[in-house]
Amino acid sequence: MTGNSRFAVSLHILAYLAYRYGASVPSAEIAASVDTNPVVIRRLLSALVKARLVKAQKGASGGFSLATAPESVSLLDVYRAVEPQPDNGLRNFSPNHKCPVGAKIESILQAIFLKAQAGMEAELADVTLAQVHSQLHSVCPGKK
Amino acid sequence: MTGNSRFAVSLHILAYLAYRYGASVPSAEIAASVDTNPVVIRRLLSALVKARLVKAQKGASGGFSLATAPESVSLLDVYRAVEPQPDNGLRNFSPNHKCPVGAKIESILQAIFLKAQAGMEAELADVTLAQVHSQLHSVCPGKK
DNA sequence: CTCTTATGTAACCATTATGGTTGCCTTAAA
DNA sequence: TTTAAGGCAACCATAATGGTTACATAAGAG
Repeated sequence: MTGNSRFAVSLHILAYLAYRYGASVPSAEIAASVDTNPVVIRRLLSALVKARLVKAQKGASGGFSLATAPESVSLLDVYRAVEPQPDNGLRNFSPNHKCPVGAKIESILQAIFLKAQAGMEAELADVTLAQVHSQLHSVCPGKK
Repeated sequence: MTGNSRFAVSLHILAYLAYRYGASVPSAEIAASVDTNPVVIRRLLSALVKARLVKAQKGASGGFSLATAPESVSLLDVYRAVEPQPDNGLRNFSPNHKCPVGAKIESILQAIFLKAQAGMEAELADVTLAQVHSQLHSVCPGKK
């Protein structure tokens, strides 16, 4: 992962939309739950709408709602929607190609990071938004 | 992963030390291969020495060398040595605990990130420094 | 119709992380 | 005792991130 909070906040957003399933939820309401600015929420929702995970309704009494059932959304879908392609620390990595090691290390590292990334993404693919939603209930019994 | 280049550069360093196995390699030589400042290299080597992956020799004709055989060093060892504990985007994540979702989402996300992290680390644990070193040769045939 | 509420997006700012650099102290071989 | 190395602190420039304001647009409420 990347050190930013895009993925974490996006999951919070989607968990909230699952919690209010069926309703049209304005960004301000989500922002209150996340405790941040509505524009931050809308920025992420913009990516989620483009990924067809969320529907946006403009105008009065508008807001956001899940585009599909929580069961059909994996966390990997969310990750891919909001997280920029992971440059695994080799953005500013330009070794000396005149050195035998420097010449070849970059492609080797790329392959390694690809495998590591795949291992992580496999775990995310294994969890659905519905599972997150149900944990929300089980951990907090008595709440609607 | 984290977006910084600590892990990538550290692997380059260790691959270089494997390439020059047995020799005492000064940080300036490694820096030439990575194409950066020797202090940057020494900063990372400081962590690698603390993790007992590398030995440092001070004074004239000193330098750095691998502390153990490349076969016994996994990339996970390196990752743990140089990468700070991954706060998976929840460092500045303080949701509104008065909201049923905000109150519980944090611990749920922590569990998810832990699993995802474990999936990635399992892949890193599967690769040794010796394998990286051998790829260095195979990819670049004819080089010593 | 027109008001009000909402999204969409651009622009800007403060904070922080990162890596590069200099400088100086210490260590140990030559 | 001179010289070549690491150890480490301090500082700076750059970039990313998230928060904020502002404003244009869209669409339901009345």
